[in-house]
Amino acid sequence: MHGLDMETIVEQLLKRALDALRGRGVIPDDFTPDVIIERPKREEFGDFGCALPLAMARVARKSPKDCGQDLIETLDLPPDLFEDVSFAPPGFVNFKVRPEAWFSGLEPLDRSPGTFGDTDAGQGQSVLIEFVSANPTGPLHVGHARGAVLGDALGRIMKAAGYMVETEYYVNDVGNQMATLGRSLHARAQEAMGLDGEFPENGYQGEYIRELAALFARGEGQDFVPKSYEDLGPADHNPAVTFAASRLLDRIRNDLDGLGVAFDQWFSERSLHTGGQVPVAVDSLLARDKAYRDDSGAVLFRMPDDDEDDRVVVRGNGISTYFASDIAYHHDKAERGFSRLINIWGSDHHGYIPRMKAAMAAFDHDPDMLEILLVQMVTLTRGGEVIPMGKRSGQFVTLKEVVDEVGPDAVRFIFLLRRADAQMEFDLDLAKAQTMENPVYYVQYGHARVASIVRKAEGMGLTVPSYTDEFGARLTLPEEGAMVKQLCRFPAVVASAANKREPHHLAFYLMDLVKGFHSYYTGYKHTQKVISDDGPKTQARLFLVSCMKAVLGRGLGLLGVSAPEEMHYGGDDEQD
RNA sequence: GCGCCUGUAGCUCAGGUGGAUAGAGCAGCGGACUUCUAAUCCGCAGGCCGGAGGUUCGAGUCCUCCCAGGCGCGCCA
Repeated sequence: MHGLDMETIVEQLLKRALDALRGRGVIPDDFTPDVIIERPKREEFGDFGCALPLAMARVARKSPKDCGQDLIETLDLPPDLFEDVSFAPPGFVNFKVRPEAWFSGLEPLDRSPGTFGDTDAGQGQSVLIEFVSANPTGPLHVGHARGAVLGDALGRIMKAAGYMVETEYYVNDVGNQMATLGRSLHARAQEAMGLDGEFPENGYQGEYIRELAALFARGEGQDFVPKSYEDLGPADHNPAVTFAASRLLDRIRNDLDGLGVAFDQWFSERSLHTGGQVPVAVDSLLARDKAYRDDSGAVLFRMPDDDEDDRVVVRGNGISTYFASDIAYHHDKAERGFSRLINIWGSDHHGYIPRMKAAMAAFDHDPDMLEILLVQMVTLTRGGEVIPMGKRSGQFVTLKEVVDEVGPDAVRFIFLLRRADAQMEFDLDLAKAQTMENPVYYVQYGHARVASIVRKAEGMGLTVPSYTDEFGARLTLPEEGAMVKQLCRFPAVVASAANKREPHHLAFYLMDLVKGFHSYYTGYKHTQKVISDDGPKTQARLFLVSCMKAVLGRGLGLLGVSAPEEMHYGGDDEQD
């Protein structure tokens, strides 16, 4: 293991060269440019490039070419690492790494394939990722799926990148909508029993309420249903509310499970009330003048920014708002000792960010420790026609429905193949119809293909060998060299996806990586097969493709997508 | 009206802290299977990166102003 990744090595070489040039007075002492290493798009430019000569030219009052030569002559190159270091106009220094040097990067992969890709990029920071957190008033829909997939994948990726990650679902199990939920259920239950239930004006219209209501009426709700809703007691002890919320939460849990999403914690908003943390937080704000009471008796949170209105924390009627709970909740999170709090919100909540950050500051937490990732809306269409969604309207396609029809792997990959902060259209018919052309199968198929090769080799009595330096020299095809390089990038890709909180980079990397393999496989299937009469070559190639399998498997795992050992295309257009 | 996000090939989207000739998938066209799985591969075609200015050696990327779409701006959550 070379300890440092190639890119860092190149960067340090250049920095040392700059130091030396400063020492010799070639460039001024105060010239300390950022050394940005890039990976050139064109292969002829090598593996790494740097535009330093362009920046130097001005201060050194020399041509970029001369600066480039100065730089190259000054570089203290380690032996056996680079094949070529040269200047290229208009002002680049390019580095080409020797294939054998790249190959040695696969040694750690061989040693522990299950952890290859792990880094300490996160430096052990403890992070709480809160996501989904949908109210238990109905089943999850497709929009929730996007946030769920993003949060789950991000958690997996950040763990690999050396963060201590916990995931949490915040359950809004108090408030107006719980009361509305109870009323809706109660009314439907009365209808189910042939009584004349009065359905609330803003009640939840979905069919699922009727189903739950029927269950309730037949079972534990029997005795309650005939009574008037008011006689069932306050919302937080109301059997209709409790029944509906707990059943819906179970359903949410199940649906998420079907998508491969699990949480470390389910945090109840109600527990903040029963535990007294909400009033304590409000009092604390009042005591420190971060909030004040107005004429009506309402408590308002002072927004530090004059452009923002102060926000109601406790209403005039004495009932606290959702914001009050959120303040207490986030204070609680911070007190639990996390160094970073990541929230994944639907973009329709973005207006909430300033007050949440202000709330953090009001409790003397660094507002920057709270990171809000916004997930843009998913417009669901069916056959090109937009499906209007809304819990109140009762018309929506559920997460479960999509998962059942398209499959969890494909659903996850479709979401993860896009940046979270861009709106997207999800056409159900298209997703279903294109199931077999879905990019996820492209990646999975690569994994299955390697598995198939390994199976065949084992059937012939061969075993996949361990790493040896010698393999590098035997892998002479350009495609093989390219695969080695791509495989070596994996840890850096994981780290970058984690640090930027952008899992889609990993999904794109896997697409790219497996493309190299498919191309190699198909291109040489008649001429240069992995398993051939050439024993030494076979060994090296078996090693290479099993590295490919390991990285594909690990990468898919970090996205929460399965990596099958075998895939068979039913292919024929047999309709039902 | 104010704020946030988005605008890149016919469609869906990538394009690390500005870099060399802007990429991929799908759709289209033309090719490749007596095989370690054709759910694959190879080739062709496809672009004023929404528009206009600006910053500089250099802009899809940064700044300003427009245009278009989405979402917000409750004592709702």
